[in-house]
Amino acid sequence: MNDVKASPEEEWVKSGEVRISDLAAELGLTKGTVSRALNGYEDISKKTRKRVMEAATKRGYVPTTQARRLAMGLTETIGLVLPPMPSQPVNTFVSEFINSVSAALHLHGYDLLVHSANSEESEVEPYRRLVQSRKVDGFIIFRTNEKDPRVNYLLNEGFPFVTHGRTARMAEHDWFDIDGEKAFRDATSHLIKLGHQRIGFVGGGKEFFSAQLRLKGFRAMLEECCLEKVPSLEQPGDLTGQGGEIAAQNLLKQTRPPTAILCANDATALGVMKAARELGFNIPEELSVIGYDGIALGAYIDPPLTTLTFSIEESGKEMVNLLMRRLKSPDLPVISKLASAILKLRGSEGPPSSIQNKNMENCL
Amino acid sequence: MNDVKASPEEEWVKSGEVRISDLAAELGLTKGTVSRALNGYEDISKKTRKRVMEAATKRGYVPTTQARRLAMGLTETIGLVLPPMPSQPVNTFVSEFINSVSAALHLHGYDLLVHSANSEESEVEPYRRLVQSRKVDGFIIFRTNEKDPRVNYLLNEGFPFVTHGRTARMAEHDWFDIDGEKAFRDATSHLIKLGHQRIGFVGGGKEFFSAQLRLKGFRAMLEECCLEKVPSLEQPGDLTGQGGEIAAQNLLKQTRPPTAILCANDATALGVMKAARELGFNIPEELSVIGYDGIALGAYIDPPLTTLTFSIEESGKEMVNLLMRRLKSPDLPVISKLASAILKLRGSEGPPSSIQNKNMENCL
DNA sequence: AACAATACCGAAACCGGTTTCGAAATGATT
DNA sequence: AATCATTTCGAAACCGGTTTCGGTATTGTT
Repeated sequence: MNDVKASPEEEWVKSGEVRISDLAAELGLTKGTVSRALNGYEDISKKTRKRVMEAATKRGYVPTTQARRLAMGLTETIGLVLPPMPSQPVNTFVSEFINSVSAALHLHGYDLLVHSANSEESEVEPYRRLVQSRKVDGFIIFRTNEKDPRVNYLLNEGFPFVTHGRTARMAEHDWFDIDGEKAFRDATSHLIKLGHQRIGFVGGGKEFFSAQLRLKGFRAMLEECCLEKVPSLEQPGDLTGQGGEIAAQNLLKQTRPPTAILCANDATALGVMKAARELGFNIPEELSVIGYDGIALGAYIDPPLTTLTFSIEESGKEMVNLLMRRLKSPDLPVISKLASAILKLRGSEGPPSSIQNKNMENCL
Repeated sequence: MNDVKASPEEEWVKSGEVRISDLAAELGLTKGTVSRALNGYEDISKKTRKRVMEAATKRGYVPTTQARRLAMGLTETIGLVLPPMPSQPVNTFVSEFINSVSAALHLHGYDLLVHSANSEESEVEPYRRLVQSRKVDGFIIFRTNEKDPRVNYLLNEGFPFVTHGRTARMAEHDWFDIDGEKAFRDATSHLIKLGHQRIGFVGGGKEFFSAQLRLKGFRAMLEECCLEKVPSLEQPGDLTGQGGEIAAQNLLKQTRPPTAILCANDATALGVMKAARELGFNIPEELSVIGYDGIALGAYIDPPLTTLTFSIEESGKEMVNLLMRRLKSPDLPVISKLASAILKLRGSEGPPSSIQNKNMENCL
């Protein structure tokens, strides 16, 4: 029976040189049978299955991914397109996110295809190419805009995807997001309890839904605590350090500067702190600053940056779960998941130097 | 002739629904002919080629990547395995690097497959899997160790790859690296010219070749300037902020602490600065600090961190060039490329408070 | 006008797997 | 022992392309 053996001297074969047809020939079976044996079909006798499995491991057979995927009509690959980066990216979100997404995908047997965006072409172009050439089965999208062309395109194509962040059409697609509104309510509340009454806010670009929600949370808590909304204390930003500097100058040069500044992200906060230093404000004695993102570097500056932080690893995992569910059953209703950020106190905030809580008794 | 047309009402087809066989049937040709027409074979008449091309664009035909790659026996994909990350990464190298590598690969028609390393298994396991399942044609490796198991494995398999960083076997594989030795010679020289004579050094792990080379450059410049090598001024580190803190404490609590500290990377430098603050050292008046990596946020701390910086984009591009060359002609001799880092002065260094250059006249 | 050379395209094999279908062999039933 | 149900495997189609080979049809040569 076993005389159809390979050359006796068990020579070392380089990885991936054994094809399924080789195995079949060696065992005196057809490749269809070998395939079914390896994939656990029920119509294979225990005896032959064992023979096949043993031969496979002995010869180091691993199926060629391309062929298997072609035959099965799927790519087992998820695409992630990096948004055009600022020339000097400030946070490590992207790499951590890629890491966690990749790890989570691997558990499902999926690969991660990372594509960079060419800033000269349309934002959706990379997506279009990947869809048309059938290189991926779905997408992971992050840093969504309120009106997001990528989302529009994929919804129109009926192509599976999950977003990190909400969009105007969030009722039509699966999404994961951090509850930035609640996060900024918490941070604002924290500052108010410390005694702050004039709190500044440096936002992100209007196009980022998340930045809008953070502003919303800030305003909501002000109102809840009966603090008047002062338009000049709300400055636009662009999620960069430079934007933070400019916004901080606008805030701190006012006749009645704020005693605390809430920033849409940590990069902005660093810019704010820099400007504050240059204008002679001591942090946190004369000015409290709070950021958002929880970047590790924040712990090493002076004073350490208080910030809103969340688990990037969890984000990646959850998004992959949503996407896998969608791929398995495309017709299930859309679902979403909202995770919360927590306020990590590190020292860049404190009570204002001169506490004048006139109206505090009116509120909680 | 053209009566073999599709349904007249030019209905909108979803992307990627047209197969080459559809095109062939529509045109009254065989798929082999269509394929050759589209791929510029010479044995197709201008007339039919034109017909085919037009039909292809009109119907939005894009070849299915999987099928094409299977037929051609290549994956057109490069693998990049993320090394296990520190829980809190501080620099953005990885994302910038991925971005630039991905962009460069795209110019060659290649995709980037990003895989995460599972810390529970061997370091080479991901590589082995990707090789065996034939998911990639080559690898981009970064953060090399002197004795690197990944390099050993791939060299043994004869599988194409390029490293970012040198290894003990650098004569056997293509590599790209930053000249860390020269960089640290420059930085050391800069400090000496400022008047420093007791310069501390916080290194990286012994396993990182690059960290060793940085130390080498530091020592070389000391010797060149006739400054004695003081073992207690060379502290080991681990390329993290925490490591920097510990090392700085060891340095600054000495009876004759250094007036400047050179750090193997910026994360370390941040830890050093933090520890220095806590021990009451003013930077840069009482202590100069220089890092390596050029992280963007270094510009926003107080004082801004002077650092050695290099172009990550160039790194990615060059590595892709090396790898593409290797894939095209596997038997070409090994080549390498060394780029240089430049010292970016931002303010965390300056002349020592009490300049006692006794021996300076002996040297340049 | 006969023949060789060339241009052009069809037929079919191939890449390396998966999956359906049917036939042969085996076992169970009466 | 004949019949039927089951188990087990082979044969072949298929996924969607690429590439080799050979056969017409056309052109060029004498």
